Amino acid sequence: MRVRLEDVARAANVSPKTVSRVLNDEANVTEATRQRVRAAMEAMDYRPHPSARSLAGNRSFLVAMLYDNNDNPSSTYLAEIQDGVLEACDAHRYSMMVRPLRMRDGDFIRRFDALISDHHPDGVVLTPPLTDYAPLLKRLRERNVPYASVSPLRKGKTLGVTMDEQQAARAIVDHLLALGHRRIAHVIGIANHGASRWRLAGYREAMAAAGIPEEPELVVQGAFTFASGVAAARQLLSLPTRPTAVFAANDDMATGVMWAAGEYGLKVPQDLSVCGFDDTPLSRQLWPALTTVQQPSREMGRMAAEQLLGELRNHGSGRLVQVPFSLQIRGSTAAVP
Amino acid sequence: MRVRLEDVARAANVSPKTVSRVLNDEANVTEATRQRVRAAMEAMDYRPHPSARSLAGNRSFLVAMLYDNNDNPSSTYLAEIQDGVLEACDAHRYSMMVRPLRMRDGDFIRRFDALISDHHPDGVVLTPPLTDYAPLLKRLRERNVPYASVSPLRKGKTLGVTMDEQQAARAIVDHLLALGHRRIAHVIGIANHGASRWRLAGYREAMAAAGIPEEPELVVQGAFTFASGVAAARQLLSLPTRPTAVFAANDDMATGVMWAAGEYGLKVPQDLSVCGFDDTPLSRQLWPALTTVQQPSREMGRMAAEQLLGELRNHGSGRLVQVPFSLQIRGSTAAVP
DNA sequence: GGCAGGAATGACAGCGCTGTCAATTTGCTA
DNA sequence: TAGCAAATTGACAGCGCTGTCATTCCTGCC
Repeated sequence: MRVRLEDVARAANVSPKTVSRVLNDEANVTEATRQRVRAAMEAMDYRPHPSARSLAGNRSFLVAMLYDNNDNPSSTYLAEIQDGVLEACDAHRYSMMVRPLRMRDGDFIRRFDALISDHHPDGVVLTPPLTDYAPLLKRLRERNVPYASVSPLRKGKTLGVTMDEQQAARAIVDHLLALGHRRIAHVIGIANHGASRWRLAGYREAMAAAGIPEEPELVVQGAFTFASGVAAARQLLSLPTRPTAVFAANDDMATGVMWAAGEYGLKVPQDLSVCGFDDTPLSRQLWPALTTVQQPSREMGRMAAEQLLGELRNHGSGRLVQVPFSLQIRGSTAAVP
Repeated sequence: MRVRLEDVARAANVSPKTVSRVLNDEANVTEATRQRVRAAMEAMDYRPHPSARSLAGNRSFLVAMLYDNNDNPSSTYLAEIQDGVLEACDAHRYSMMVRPLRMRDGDFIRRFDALISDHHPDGVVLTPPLTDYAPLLKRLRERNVPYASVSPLRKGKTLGVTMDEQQAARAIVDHLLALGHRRIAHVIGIANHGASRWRLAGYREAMAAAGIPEEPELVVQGAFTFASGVAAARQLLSLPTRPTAVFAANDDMATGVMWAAGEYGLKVPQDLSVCGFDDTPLSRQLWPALTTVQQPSREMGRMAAEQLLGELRNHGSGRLVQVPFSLQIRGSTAAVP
């Protein structure tokens, strides 16, 4: 029925253990033997039984991707990360499981423990905002589970992948400055997200570099949601002297800003320039299309998983790598009148 | 270290096999014994080792969710389905894996075979358009892998979940008719999707019921994408006598229609009513917000998985269940001038 | 009170692989 | 060419559970 390792061994005229060595890329197998075994595997279309491997070898060949489906940075973003992680896992013949987990829930740690006890993943990929949830990181270390992060806030010895969000934010604000804007507002994202801090920092850096003193009334708190963008924009557009441009910390909020502009009878970009961050599919479907920053999310998922798998293969090899961003200049920004 | 079934057996003073019986809810265990074993499991926080279970029991406790990340009905839709499937799997202590697979790829079946051979899922959940990809269905049957479908086109003996899309489409067109519209256009979705056919059928049914003969020029082909919506609308809005309302087969295309209306200097809904289907988050973020049909996607994912798991537990119990839709009347539709 | 027949429980092997350690072969050096 | 260390290969047990089948324990009934 099913082809087993033993069958391959018989066909290649070696012991099962030697086939196992070839399967796991272990050392101390002559090239000739290795070839012979590989050929037999190929010929018989041998597929190792993952459960048997994991039972005997005490490893699961499983990577768990954790996300918070409550405080969650858009499902599109997560879907892309997930595709990337999956791609990397596939390439290394690992399997992947996904796991929504809510920071706000009281039993977060209990649920996390259950995940580990039930499935024994060899490693974990963290997505924002879980990347910086201290109780989780603590528990991961206690239970000695390797992990890699996508866009972590704190970049200590963490492995994973980041983008220079501050530089990206600065670049987009520089773009507004180049168009002649001076009264540029910023809508901040959820407070505990690294993304919010970096983007704010980039905004400040650009403004400072242009010699424009910060006006506290132009920097308002949002929460990464469309509704929070609307609320923030209403606050900004009710000011005695309105901003001529708004940089929202993500596309959903920028969309909210555009909506609110409509309420105030303002045309984008003629009366108000708006830009966002993330390049969600939505941003291209708006009218006008949104000027924003593109993050290579899928690639970031892939690279984070790649680092994790590297670390699993040989301890100490995992890094925190950085990927480049790109500005998407579209119709929602224009020169001041 | 780890608590094993054997340890529980010793604590409860029964044989390992009896613990196994309790674990698997098998018959022929006295209630007293069952309680005692349960208590011991609880007290020791026993977690069965999934690999050992699956190796010995010849089942994987794994459900694979398949999707086409190429011809794909929006990532938000899929993310919701996925969350639903996951919820059901969790409740039944199954694990879930996700698998993108492209119908367009030449090696679709090879990849599918690899998935089955590598991971041995006990069952599979299919999402559109894979629900109706004949070669896949054929192979599933050949390999004797149980599956459940979300919104399958052909509803034979399939298990899974559907919504009465035709009724929903009819309802939304009835809404337009009630507003006084007579020249109502329809933008069709991708040809091989069941969704496209039902929605078109619903449109026709409503128009016929209102006694309005079909005008072929008012029914144009789209492809579920924003761009295709724009193209379709340009075609419609260039007609000598324009439609006063457009029903697009999904929200993305409806968004495209709204964009194109802008190009033609038409205001929505004053000059043109637009409605979609799906209730994507996008639909609420537009301005005006889109009148559309809400599908309970998450719930549909959960129910499809529920049917599959029921079928796995006892063969023949799986059904094709139907969920209700709800109309979301918002700002993009209004009475004819 | 004895016995048939079904319910409850247990003994034991083995699922397909890998870890450990022993046996064998190879490649050097003297 | 013997002798030794290192490289290569293999034998065997066992990972934690469940399937099969044997055994024991109850019932109810004549």
